[in-house]
Amino acid sequence: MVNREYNFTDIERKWQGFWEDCRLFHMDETSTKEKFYCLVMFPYPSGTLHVGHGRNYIIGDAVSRYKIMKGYNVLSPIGWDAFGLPAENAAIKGGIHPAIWTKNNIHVMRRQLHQWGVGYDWTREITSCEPEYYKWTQWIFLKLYENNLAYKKKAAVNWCPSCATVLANEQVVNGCCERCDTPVRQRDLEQWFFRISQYAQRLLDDISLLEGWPERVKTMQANWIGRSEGTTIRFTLENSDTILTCFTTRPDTLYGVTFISLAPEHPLVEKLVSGTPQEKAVMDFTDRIRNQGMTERTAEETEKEGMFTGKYAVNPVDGSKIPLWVANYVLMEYGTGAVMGVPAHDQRDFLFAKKYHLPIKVVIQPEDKELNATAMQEAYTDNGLQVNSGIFNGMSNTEAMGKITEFLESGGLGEKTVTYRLRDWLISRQRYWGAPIPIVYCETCGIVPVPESQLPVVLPKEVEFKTHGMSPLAEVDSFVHTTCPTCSGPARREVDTMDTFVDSSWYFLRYLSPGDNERPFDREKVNAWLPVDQYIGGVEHAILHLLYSRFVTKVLCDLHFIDFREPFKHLFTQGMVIKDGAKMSKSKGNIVNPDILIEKYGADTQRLYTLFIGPPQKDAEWNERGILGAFRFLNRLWQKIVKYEEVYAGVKRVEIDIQKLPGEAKALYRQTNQTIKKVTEDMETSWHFNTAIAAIMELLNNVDSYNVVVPGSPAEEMNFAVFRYAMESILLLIAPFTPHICEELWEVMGNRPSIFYHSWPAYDKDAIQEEVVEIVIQINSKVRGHLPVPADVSNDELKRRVLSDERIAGLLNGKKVVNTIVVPKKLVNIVAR
RNA sequence: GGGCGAGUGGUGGAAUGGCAGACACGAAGGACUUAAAAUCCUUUGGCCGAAAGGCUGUGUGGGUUCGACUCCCACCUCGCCCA
Repeated sequence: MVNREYNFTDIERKWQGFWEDCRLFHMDETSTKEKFYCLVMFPYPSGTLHVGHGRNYIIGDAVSRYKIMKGYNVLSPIGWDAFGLPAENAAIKGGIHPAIWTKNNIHVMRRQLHQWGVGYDWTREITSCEPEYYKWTQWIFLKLYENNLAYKKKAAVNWCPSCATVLANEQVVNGCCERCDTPVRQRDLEQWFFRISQYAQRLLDDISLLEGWPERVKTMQANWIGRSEGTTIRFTLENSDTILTCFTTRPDTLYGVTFISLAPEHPLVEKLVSGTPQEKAVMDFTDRIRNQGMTERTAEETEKEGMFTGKYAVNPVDGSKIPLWVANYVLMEYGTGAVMGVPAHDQRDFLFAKKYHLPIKVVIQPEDKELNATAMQEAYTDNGLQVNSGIFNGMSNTEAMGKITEFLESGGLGEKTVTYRLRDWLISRQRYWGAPIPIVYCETCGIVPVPESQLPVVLPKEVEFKTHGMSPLAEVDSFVHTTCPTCSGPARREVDTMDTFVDSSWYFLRYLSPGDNERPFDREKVNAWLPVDQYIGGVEHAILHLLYSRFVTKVLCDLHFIDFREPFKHLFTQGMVIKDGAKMSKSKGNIVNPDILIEKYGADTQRLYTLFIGPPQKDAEWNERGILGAFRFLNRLWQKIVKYEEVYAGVKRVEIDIQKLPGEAKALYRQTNQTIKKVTEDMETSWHFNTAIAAIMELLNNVDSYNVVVPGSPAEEMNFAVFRYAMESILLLIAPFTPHICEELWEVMGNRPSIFYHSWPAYDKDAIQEEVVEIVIQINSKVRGHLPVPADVSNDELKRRVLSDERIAGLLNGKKVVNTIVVPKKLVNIVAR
C-alpha cells in the first residue's frame, strides 16, 4: 500500500511541459483525420484574467481535449484582440504607451492560460495590433471600398464638450461622458461606414442556416436586423410642390392622421419656418433637442415635446389639412425622419395629441365595443373594422392595409416598402490605438485608397496622448503628410482608425496561415477548415461581433475569396460568473484571482469546480467554499489509485467476462459502463459538464464501497480487473476536465502517456442492461410500495405479481380495481375505488 | 410597452409526462487527535410520529391526464435584449 501525497503543483508543471514537448495541440496539416475547428473568442488583453474569464477557456479546452480523444484532427488556436480604448486610456492616465501596456498584459495572460493547462496551437498565435495582422484588416477595408461597401458620409456622433473629443457609444454612460460626467451632445462629422444594411435581408435569411446556435441569440440577431414591412406615403405640402415622405407599418390608419411629426434634424424643418414668425422658436427648440442624447430622447419616461411649424401637408386620400410639427421622439436615423401621427391608434401619438390638444379621429372600430374619440383613455392598437375611411369603410383593417397601399401605388402616392432597423456600420474612431483607415485625401484626386502594395499603413509610435479634439494621429505631421498614390501630389492621410470590431470580424480566417505575408488568408486551407465547428464565447457578443463576422464572411464569399456563407456552425454562449450578486469585474472589486487558487488547490481543482458549478450556458454564482468539494474529490481519486501503485504492473490484465463476475464486481462493471454512456451523452448533447461530473462522482463513491482484493488467485484477478477497469474509465472520462492529474494517474496505473492518445471509452452494450429492476407500485397515483422483478418480465406477469403482493393486496381490500397502468421497467399504477 | 429566458431544500443545482431534491456545498452529531486541520462514518425539504408509516411540498391560481417540476391558460416576481 502506497501513501503518496497529491502534489498538484509539480504534477501540473510536469504535464504542461509534456504536452508542449509532444505537441499535443499542434494541428497536423497532413493528417487524414476528420477536422474539428474549436474556437474561443480571442480575448482583449485587459490585464489579468479572473476565474470568470477562465470559464470560457476551460470550456473550450474541455471540448478540444474531448474531440482529440474522439479521434478528430483538432485546431484550437488563440490570439489577442489587442487594439482598443483601455490601452489608450491607460496611456492618457498613466503615461505608458498602448503598445507596451498591451504587450505586458498579453505576457501575463499568456502565463495564466498556460497555468490553467488550457491547450492551444501556440504556433498560430495572432495579435491584431501588429502590422502583420492589421495590414490585412486594412486589406479588408480596401476590398469593401472597391466594391462600394465602404463609404463616407456626415453623421451625428457623441461629442463631449468638456473633453472636446468624440466618444464611442460605449463611452457614453447615461447620456454623459464616462470620464468627466459632462452631458454628451450630438455633432455632425464625416465618418466612414460599411454598407451592412445592404446585407440585412441575407443576414436575416441565413439565420436559418445556423442550426447549432442558441435560439435566443438567433432571436436577438433577427430583432436587431428588425425587418418591418410597411408603406411609404408621400404627402404634398399645402400650396407647394414639396413632397414629404413618411414610412408607416399601419397604412390602414391613414384616414386617422391628424398631424405629422418631423425629427429636429429633418432638412425640411429649416425651410418650413424660414422667414416665418415661428422661425426663432422652432430653431431654438430643435437646437435644444439635438443636444439631448438619442437614448434620452426616445426613452419611455422622457416627456414628449413638440412645436408647431405653422405649415400644413395634405392627406393624399381625403385631401384634409395636416399640421406639421417638430417632435423630440422622432429620429432622423429611423425611417424617413417623419412620422404620421394617428392618435386614435398609436399610444405615443395619443399622448402627444392630448398634450397639445390635437384632434383624435377614430378610423378602426373593434367589434366588441364602441370607440369614442373624446372619451378614449388610450390608443386602440388592435384590429377592427375601418370607419371614417371613405371607400374602405367596413373592411377589416388587415385587408385595408393592402388595399390602401394598392390605392396609393396606383396614384403614384406611395408604395409597399420593406425597412430594416439595422443601420450601416460606423467604423471611424477618432482614436490612436486602432488600425489606420487606408485612405488619403489628395487636393486634385480627392479620396484615394492606399494601394494594396503600400499596405500596411503603419501606426506611428511617437504620439502625444494629452491632446483633445481629434484623433491623436492628426497631430503627427510625418503621418498626415504624404503623397497621392495616383498623382504623386501632396496629400493628407485619413487620421481616424477603425472600430476594433473590424479586427475581430475576420480573425478566425487568419489562424490557418498566421505568418503569410502575401495574403490575408490561405484560400484552400480556409475552405477546408471553416466554418468553425464550435465557437465558444460570452453572450454579450450575441449581436455586434457575431453579426459583423457574418457580414464580412458573406462579403468575402460574394467576392469569391472563400466558398462558405457563414463562419460559425455551432455557437456556445457560456453564462457569466457572478460574485456577490454582480458580474465579476475589476470596477466592482469582486474579482477572484485564479493564481491564488492554483497555488492553494491546483489548476485541476479550479477547472473541475468551474465546470461543476452549474449548466455552462447559465449564469453561475462563484462560491469560494464550493471549490473544496472539487479538491476533495480529486484527492479521493488520487488516494484510491495511488494506493495500489505497486500492484498494477504485477497483475495480469484479464478479459472481463460479465457472465463470470460475482455480484459485487458485476454491479461495479455495470455502473462503469452506464457512466461511460451517461458522460458521453452529456458531452454530445450541448456540453452538460455538470451532470457528467456528477455521474463520475457517483461512480467513485461506489468504488469506495467495492472491496478491492490484491490478487492471489485467478478469481481475484477478475475482482482486480473490474477495479482497474472502473478507475481507468474514470480517468479517461474526466481527463478533458482535469487533464494533469489524469495524466499522472494514468501513468501510475502503468499506462503510457499521453492519456489523450487513448481513445474515448466505448461502453459494453450488454453490460448496461439491468437484470433486475425495481418497480414502483402506486395506488391512485400514490406510491405504496416497491417490487424487484426480472427486467424482461411481461406486463401481464408484472400485473399479477403486483396484485399478489401482500401489502398491496391489503391496501386494496374492499376496493374495486378500475384500471391498471403498466409502464414497463418502471411503474404500475392501480386505479381503485 | 414588446420579445426571450428563468423561478425547485439553508446554498449551487438534478430530474422535461412516471418514486421530486441526483451530485456537491453548508449545517448537526460521532470516530481519530493532547488539541486543531485533514480524513472517515451517520443525519439533513417541512409537518405528525418512539417507530412502522402517514400527510404535505417544485412562484400563485386554474386546466389536461391514471399520473404534472415537466404540457396548456391566466397572473406574480426576477434577469437579459429591444423600445
